Amino acid sequence: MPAKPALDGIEARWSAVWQDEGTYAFDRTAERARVYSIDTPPPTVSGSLHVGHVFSYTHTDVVARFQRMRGREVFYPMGFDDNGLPTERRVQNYFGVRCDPSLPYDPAFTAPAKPGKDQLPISRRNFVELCEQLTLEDEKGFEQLWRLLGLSVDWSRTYATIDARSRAVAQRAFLRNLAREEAYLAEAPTLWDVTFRTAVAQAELEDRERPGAYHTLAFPRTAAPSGAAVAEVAAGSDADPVIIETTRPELLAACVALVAHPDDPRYQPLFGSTVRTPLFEVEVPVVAHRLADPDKGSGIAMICTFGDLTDVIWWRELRLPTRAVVGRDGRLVPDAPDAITSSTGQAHYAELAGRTVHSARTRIVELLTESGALRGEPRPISHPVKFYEKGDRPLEIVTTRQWYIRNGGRDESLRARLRGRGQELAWHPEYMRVRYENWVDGLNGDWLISRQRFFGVPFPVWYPLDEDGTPRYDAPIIPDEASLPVDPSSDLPPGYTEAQRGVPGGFAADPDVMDTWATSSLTPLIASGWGSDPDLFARVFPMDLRPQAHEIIRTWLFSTVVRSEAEFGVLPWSNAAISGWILDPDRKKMSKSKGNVVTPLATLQELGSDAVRYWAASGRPGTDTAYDVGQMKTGRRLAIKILNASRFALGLTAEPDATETGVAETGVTETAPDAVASEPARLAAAVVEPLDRALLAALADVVDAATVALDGYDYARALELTESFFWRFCDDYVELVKGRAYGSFGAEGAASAQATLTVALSALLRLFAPVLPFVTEEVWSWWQTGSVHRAPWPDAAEIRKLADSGRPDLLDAVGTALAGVRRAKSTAKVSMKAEVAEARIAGDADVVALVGAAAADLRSAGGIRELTLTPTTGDLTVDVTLA
RNA sequence: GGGCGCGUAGCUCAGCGGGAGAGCGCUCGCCUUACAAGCGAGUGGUCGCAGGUUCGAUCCCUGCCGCGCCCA
Repeated sequence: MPAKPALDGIEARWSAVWQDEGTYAFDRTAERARVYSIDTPPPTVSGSLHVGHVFSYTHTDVVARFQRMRGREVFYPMGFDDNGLPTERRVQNYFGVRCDPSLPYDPAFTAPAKPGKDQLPISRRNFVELCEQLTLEDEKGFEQLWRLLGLSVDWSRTYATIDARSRAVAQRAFLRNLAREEAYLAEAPTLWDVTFRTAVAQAELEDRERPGAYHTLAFPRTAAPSGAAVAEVAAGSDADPVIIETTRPELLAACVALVAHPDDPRYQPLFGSTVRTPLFEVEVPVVAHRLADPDKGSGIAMICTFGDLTDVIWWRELRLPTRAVVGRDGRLVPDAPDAITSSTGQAHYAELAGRTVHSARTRIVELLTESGALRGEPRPISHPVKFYEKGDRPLEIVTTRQWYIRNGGRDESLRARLRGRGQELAWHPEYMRVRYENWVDGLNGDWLISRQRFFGVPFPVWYPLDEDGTPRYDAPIIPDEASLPVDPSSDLPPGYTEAQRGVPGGFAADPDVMDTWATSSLTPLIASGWGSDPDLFARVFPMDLRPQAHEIIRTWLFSTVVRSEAEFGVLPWSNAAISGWILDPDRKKMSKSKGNVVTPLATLQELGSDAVRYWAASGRPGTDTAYDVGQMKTGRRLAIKILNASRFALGLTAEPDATETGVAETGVTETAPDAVASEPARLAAAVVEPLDRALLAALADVVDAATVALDGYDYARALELTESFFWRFCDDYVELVKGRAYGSFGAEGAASAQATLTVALSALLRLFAPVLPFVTEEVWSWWQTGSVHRAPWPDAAEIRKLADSGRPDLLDAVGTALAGVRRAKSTAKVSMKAEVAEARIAGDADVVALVGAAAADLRSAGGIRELTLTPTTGDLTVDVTLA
């Protein structure tokens, strides 16, 4: 035990020891029931970690450490999510390159030292190599930070979502989905980001409020509905045009119909008739559909292929033709839709072809104004527009061929099953379940998993080419599972030669990669060795815990449930612990785009990891929490207090009071890791004082309550209980027994105090260990063998046995009495050491009796010469006469 | 528009049917043999607003206001 204990350097010292001793190594021989397995979120490797990571990963680590101490063998791997668009973007910016898949691989390529003015085009394989190079560096930095923070991860079990194992798992799972027809290829209208030129999934959408304008357009009529003279009644004469309002006039050339609600009396007469589009002179029908909103605009809308998702529904359900005008680059396609046959119409379209959507809108408004079809001025509005969450241009809808996985979006029975899994899962906090249910209920299609990008897991699929060189998408060629992972752009399909690649009669590789979530949805399988280590898999899957943030319930959590349901028909884990966000001191969400991100390294170094962990563990599960340096400083103070209090409790035996040498022999000097369990008889004999028994009785209650809290994933509650007891222990109990512990009242009293201090310290260190792993390990090492993190969780029943008949409220009563004495001294502005001539304590008889049971300690702590106890009625009162 | 969460001391937050609490801050003290990066004491709130249920409501119910998030 150091003479002047300090926190400096304990992170480096103990993380090295834990690594050398394999303190957190997973024992893979542990039987299934004893294992506690965690599906750690792989952080996105595209930059640096911020305090939000530190916050939520600490929560998981607290749970892991608690479970380990409870005797579970904890499977706690770490992954890195380096797969996907964020890495691509980072590599582009970091090296100043861009991927051009048409270029050949250059084995001699080295990245420029710093990015040039223009992005350097490189081959896909070179690009992927740079991605791997950069993420490897990032991952090293992440691991160092995690170790500094003290995560009890088994660092021999890491994975990256782009590594060979993950690629093999992602491809194997996909092939099995394909074999069971849970995965399928379809050509369909697809949400499309024109900047990244890739399809995106429903889960990646977000609505953003954007300015727009309603344009009022007049569609001339062409013919009355068959046998319906009623047209004149509500809709005016046949000569009157139909007036619609649209925010996307540039899609007029893609108009395939007008639509109104079937019950709308204004337009009922028009159903079945046709109108002619302005400028393009295409005859389109007026149709009825329940999704048309009578209150929106004029109550009748144009259906275009495709302006939004409602257009897609109308197009599908009403079996309308396709007249696509927006291309993958976000510009209007060169050729007018076939339906535009008039020379006027074609001339008008030529004015728009090749323009961006934005520019086409400007031009068409001019044309519509000239033609007189635009009525009045456009009316500015603000409305929600769909964006890719990582994009900054509105999404378009483009018809493309994509891979989908069934997720219940088009299948009620699957949807109901997945909803049931959400019921089955234990959510912490409970109310997060509704986010899952909202999402499942709102699904409107299957899960689109293909992306037209470069750095991802390729689809393990080739297509035969017919004699014209056209791919046969209906007859994909798949590899044997044993050959995974494959890269179809360089590996060969079974039975083909490289010479047949891309030639008629040969084959072509599927060019796409899987969405990041298609791989991330398999993290429980990747981490647990599915397909490669059946023994490990059987011991850890399904897992016990999925910790994650709430904003990715719809993506990561849901998609993981989907994949597990498909492959195994079970939940992938039994518990989901959802952490909140970190808000900056102004209560704004911390995010890179807001520029208010705090990086944790400097804070960890300045205040210590335990201090930062203390702040993190104070944040309630699921609750957004403000970044609060003050709270960290409180944590640091707590850690220092633990050092000093331990020094006192343990120092008694090393330096016994010179006048009471007998104490040393009866003191607790050599205590095994579980002090209580290993020598219950000796301790039970030693603990005889009512105050000591009261302390232990109160401690046992705290152990029970903290255990219940942690079992329920409420680490914050457990910490609060432990901490408040600890301060009471220091401020009241230790002060009360100090004199006796030094031997003022003889050997027996001293031994009782010392045994109690030791038992309490041992339990407190273990209660704190999950939150404050460094300082508790430091103190544990002064007097125990082995790591506190492998010590058993305190046993309330054992402590209660030592407490015997002790009453927790004795501690309260004596504490109140002591406070009264202190108040008197404080009011008189004298030292706490000042003598009290007389203290008169009165109150209910049983409370006064409790104080009386600890009278000697109270007199010693208060410097009280004469103590009188008077049973009366009412609250305890303390009347003090200073000497 | 639907749903969820949150509005408690200057700040950050616990509590959630019978006493309104903690830490920080602020004020006043104290070199006390574990700790002056400490210790002791004090200050501070019609618990968002309005109704209702109850013997009794910060806590339960309803409505409203404000903030945040999820979904459309």
